[in-house]
Amino acid sequence: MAEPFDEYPELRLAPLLKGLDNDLLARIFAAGTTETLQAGDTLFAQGEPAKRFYLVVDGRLRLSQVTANGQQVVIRFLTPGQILAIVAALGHEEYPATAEAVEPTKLIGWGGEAWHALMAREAALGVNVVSILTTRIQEMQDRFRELATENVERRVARGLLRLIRQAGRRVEGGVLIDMQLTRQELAEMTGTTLYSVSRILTQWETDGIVRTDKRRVLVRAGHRLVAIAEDLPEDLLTDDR
Amino acid sequence: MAEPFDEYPELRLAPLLKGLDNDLLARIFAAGTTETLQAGDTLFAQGEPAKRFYLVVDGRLRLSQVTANGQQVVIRFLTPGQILAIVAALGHEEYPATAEAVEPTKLIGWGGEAWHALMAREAALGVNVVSILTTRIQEMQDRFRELATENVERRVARGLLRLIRQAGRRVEGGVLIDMQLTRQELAEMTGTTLYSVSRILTQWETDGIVRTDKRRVLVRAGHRLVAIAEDLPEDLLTDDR
DNA sequence: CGTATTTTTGAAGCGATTCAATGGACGTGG
DNA sequence: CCACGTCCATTGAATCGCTTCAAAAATACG
Repeated sequence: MAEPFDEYPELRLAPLLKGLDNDLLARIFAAGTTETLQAGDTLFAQGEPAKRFYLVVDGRLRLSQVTANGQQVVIRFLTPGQILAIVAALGHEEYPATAEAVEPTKLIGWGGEAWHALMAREAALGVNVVSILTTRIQEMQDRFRELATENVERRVARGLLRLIRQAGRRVEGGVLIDMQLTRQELAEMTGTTLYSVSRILTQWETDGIVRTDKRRVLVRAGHRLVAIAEDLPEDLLTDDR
Repeated sequence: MAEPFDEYPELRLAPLLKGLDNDLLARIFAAGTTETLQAGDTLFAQGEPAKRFYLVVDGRLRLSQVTANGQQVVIRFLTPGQILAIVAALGHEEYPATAEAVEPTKLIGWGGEAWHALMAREAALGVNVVSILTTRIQEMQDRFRELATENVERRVARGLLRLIRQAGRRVEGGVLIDMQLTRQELAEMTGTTLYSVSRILTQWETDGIVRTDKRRVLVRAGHRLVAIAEDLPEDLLTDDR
């Protein structure tokens, strides 16, 4: 496989690859293959044998779980530089979730055993993976706590703030969350219904906090979202914007 | 530090240490120190700088988070062979949760940098940690999905089933969950209130599914708990017990 | 044995869901 | 370019599961 840094130099900073020397990087890339997905394609589905491990190079994927009775839950979105399906490197298991591309997406994939062998030889790689997984556990713990203790409006506010971190782009008039998101998906991220999300967003729109257009959300007053998420009194924030 | 396997031979099977050779094990133990806690003692508190990483040798700890307004959420219980605070090995962060002993507890602790150095030299150790964290992420994802999609009774059923796996002991008349648990704690594990837990447990008690005594829960009909957790019709299970 | 903590239970209230119906946006094909 | 079907969003009304509050009962503990 050709070195992908020429085309995607930011990849060198991915948490997975950070700090690795060139020799190791070359061997890592030699062991992997690139894969390409169209928007809507499924990379792997929940329940399939977990064969391959991936690094996102470009694009975006949605990782979700379905319940026994068909309800969906969005676990997270995956953006360039992030990894998925580490479970494949740990032997004979099934993918615990489904990964679908939400836009044209490029990945590097490794066979589970191949990646396991790399980690078993190169301690630096394992440390990087440990670091990534630790961050992810913390994030899941936070979301768990939110879901257990906070009301819907607050959870949606937090959901949007998280999306800003992952896919926020400064534009005139605010920060654009640069991905198509239905009310249904927002609901699946925050553990509520599409109806509640709709009501909340229309309220926020009349309050001037957000503007939505073509399934894209423009956050006009992030500080007010923070105020809602943290339950701060609005007026504490009006002067420091 | 003396080899702790004499006193706790099962420790050799801990996911953290599994498959490691004796030489490495010796070095690992040489770098750590044992620590002892009484029931109720705090090992570390949320927000403190994350200095040390731990392996539970004996006893039990509760890992919990508090929200800004003081509500508690129980993230998980930690039993012998499990690790906690891997975040300490990844530099300059704070403990994201509080760990308290719920019974007399023995641990091995390592300085964060020391453990980082071990992982950076010994790839097998990193692989073990990756495996542990992967399992834990899956568990948190499952709990997140449950909280987002399932009703309170089902969540409490799942909570008890999880506790059975961690601290279940076969006794005559069923499986005893061998730890003191208030209604409040069960509520904090499952994202509900102590009142709802109380109502559900009394109902289950009249149904003959559980018996509670001195804050201990005896599960008399685990298959019926499974039926509730999975929403199976009861009568499918009556003949296969 | 008395005080503190935990548990139970009823009643009221509410936040969020559910259901149903309407309206709008978008893309395709006639 | 309009018609049509599909998908998504909005909104009102009804309902409900769960929480909240309050008070009493039970249990733990020094």
